[in-house]
Amino acid sequence: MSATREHIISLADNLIRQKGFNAFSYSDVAAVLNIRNAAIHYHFPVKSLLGQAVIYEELLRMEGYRYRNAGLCGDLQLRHLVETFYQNSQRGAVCLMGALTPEFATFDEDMQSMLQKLCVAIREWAADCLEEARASGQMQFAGEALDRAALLVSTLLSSLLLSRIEGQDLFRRMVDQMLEDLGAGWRTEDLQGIKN
Amino acid sequence: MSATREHIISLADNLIRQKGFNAFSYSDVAAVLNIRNAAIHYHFPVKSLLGQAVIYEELLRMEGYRYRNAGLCGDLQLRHLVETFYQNSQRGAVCLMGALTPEFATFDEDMQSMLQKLCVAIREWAADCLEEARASGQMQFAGEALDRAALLVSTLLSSLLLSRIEGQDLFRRMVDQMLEDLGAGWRTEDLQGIKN
DNA sequence: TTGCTTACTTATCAATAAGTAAGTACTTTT
DNA sequence: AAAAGTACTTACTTATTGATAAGTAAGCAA
Repeated sequence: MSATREHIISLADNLIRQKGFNAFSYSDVAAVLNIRNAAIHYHFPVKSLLGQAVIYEELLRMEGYRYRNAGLCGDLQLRHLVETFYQNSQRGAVCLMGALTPEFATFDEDMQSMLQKLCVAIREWAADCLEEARASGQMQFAGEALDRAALLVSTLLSSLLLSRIEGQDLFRRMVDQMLEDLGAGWRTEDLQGIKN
Repeated sequence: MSATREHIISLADNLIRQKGFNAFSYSDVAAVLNIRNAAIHYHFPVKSLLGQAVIYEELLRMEGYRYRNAGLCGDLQLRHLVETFYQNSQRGAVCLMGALTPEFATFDEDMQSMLQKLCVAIREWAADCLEEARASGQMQFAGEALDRAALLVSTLLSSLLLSRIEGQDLFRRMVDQMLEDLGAGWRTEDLQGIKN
């Protein structure tokens, strides 16, 4: 709807990934957009609503991708997922799950359940992709796809958190190791150039 | 040294794991210990020093464990590591790395490098254990032990973060999946009762 | 006994947080 | 043309933050 509203959400998204939810303020956003503090309160009366909007936008982006690429095989969809995280890694950014889950206890109920939805949605998407990739023989792994998906998400999440601290090459080392465990026929170096 | 100082560190540790570093305040600590705000400033003039002390204590605990159990085989040491994380999981707590790394950008240099030291130390300890366990035939995995250690730490870290949100059984599902990948001869259900 | 340190308290600070009330300018609807 | 809604600004309030200054009581040391 409103362009300002979208700008606020996008900026809040960046700030959350950089500093966390509790460490960024309305003033941080207002300063960059050159509007007053209260203008943000007009669009998001309380901070929790802004947080929910940021998470919801991420959910929409993800569902939008799934809808547009429903025809692609699981293996290819997973490449896009890893590619997205890789781009984050290069920007020194973490994912929303990695940024928000540690502060979970400080959120109100509505924001908690929105975050819950995001975590479940990503995991289920990955699980569907893994299941399909295993059925088609493009990947090989033991155990339930949903548990394996948790491990995949886990690796992506923490490789972003840790590579920001221990060095940016850690992301690829970790993800490549994981891809080997999945019996994937590709590695991070095969990814450059894939578009969303 | 001072008992109060130790109490402050211990309480700050809990608060950081529950809410994150930026979301807890000197007042939170003071209220529980029934002392005044300024008493904490006496022991830790600035908040960063308290944060560093919390991380340093964790480092000391870890090094203390390694020193005391240097004789144990890698496989057994890793069981203890997983057991420690499992106990955290049951308490609904996350580990210091999981709690602090997302807020990395908001810390001053000293606290950043202290956190860095902790991350590296845990990873190197796990790598040494894995290397030894592979050499002795108790575990089987491909690739460099240091990269594999990153994956192990990653799984433990994010299983705590995610199980707090998606359900406590997720921890065991993820860790058991990972242990299978390592060719370990044990699972989380074999752990109850191991002491530090 | 004097001096110094330890471990605080009381009282207060400036800065910053989220949030609100009231007003203004522009646009759309009736 | 009047009314109503949209998108703000100005100008606050209230609460909390980390931090500091000044004082104090207890204990130890020469």
